[in-house]
Amino acid sequence: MSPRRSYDQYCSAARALDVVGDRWTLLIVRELLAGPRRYTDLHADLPGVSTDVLASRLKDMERDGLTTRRRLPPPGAAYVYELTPRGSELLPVLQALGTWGQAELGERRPTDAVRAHWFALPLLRDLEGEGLVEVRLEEGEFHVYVGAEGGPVYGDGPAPAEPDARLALDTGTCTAVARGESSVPDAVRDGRITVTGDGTLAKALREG
Amino acid sequence: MSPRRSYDQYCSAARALDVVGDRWTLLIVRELLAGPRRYTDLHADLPGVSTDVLASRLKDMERDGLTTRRRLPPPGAAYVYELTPRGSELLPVLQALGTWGQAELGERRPTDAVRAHWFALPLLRDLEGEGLVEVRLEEGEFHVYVGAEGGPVYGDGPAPAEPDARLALDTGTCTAVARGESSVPDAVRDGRITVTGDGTLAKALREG
DNA sequence: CGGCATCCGTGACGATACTG
DNA sequence: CAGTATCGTCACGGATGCCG
Repeated sequence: MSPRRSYDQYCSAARALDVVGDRWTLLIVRELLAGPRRYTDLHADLPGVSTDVLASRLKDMERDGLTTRRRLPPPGAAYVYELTPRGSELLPVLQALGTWGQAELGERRPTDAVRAHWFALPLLRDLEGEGLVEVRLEEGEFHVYVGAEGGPVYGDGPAPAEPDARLALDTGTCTAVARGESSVPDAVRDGRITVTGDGTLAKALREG
Repeated sequence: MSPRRSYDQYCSAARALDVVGDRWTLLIVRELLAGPRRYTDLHADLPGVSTDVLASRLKDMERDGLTTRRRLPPPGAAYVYELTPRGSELLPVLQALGTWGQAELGERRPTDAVRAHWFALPLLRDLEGEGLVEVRLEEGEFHVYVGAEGGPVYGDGPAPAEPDARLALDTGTCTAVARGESSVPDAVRDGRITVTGDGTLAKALREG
């Protein structure tokens, strides 16, 4: 195991970069915020990362206390990687990067990959309260845990339980929210986001 | 000029990392948050960065709209690098990294470099209101602009104008604040931080 | 002397192939 | 499926040189 390369500066930001500053690390955290993932799934949702770099990062992250490796019970016994509480605390870092990066997003380039759950972070920024929200896009479906403390912050596919609200929106609205040109409440008011469900979260969204 | 390497993901966090994810870039931003700096000063306050990497980063950052290069008027005509407003907007990213990195800070290692103004970020996190604050440490002196919008967020040396408050604290208190073990208001209450001055900021600090 | 550009050794990275 | 092995390339770190 290679000793970690450090900036050797007594500064907490530099220390954070010692741990998460390597290429791909924070994007792996972004993926794992969706809950436990298998190696192959991570590799599929991180186009461009090579197999050895992904394996190396996962080892480093485990050594640094960001992730754990766990064997799923049979059937389908496989290893999954998941964030520790310490790893989940990186959410504000990804939020800050995401907020700043809105202005860099622009139009989608032909070479750009997209995954539905990548829209979870900008959506989460705009949602208040607490509860499970299911989101339906043309590109796919995902769900977010608004106001969650530990555990997954969002996930791919339909909500694993009855959601407190369901949102449906088209690609244009979604990218407008992702770019910060439109907020979720605004888009709900304009009818570009359809809200269903009768939880308090759904009601709050509909009533602005 | 080399074309920028990109993750090619339609995700604002990934886009942000396209711009600021390279080694040293965010630490250069941290330095420039202290105001305009010359190349040599940057090199001196970023121990470990090689000259070519620093020059390359500064070019990339100018191309990406994070910094500008300006010639100082004579005497002492030299080039200084300073953040654009867009570059200054990275402050929340550094704050988030710094907050997360508190837990990684630990004791100062013999190999760790220290600069007085690196303590500005944790201090700034704890200070509310608006005004100019001068901070005196054993390692040196710096000042912070609390609640500043544009321009420098902190700077080395004594305050360039009459400060609204002056703080004096020892190294132990300073590192305790940097590690998040103690807040500034707490340390003021305990007498570990001495507050002088009669601005509203100084009064608010003394009265807790 | 400040502000880089050049050169070079090392390590990180990316793509592909291969294995338990 | 979950990685390891191999290899070419590029980024990085350190030193030195050049030029105003």
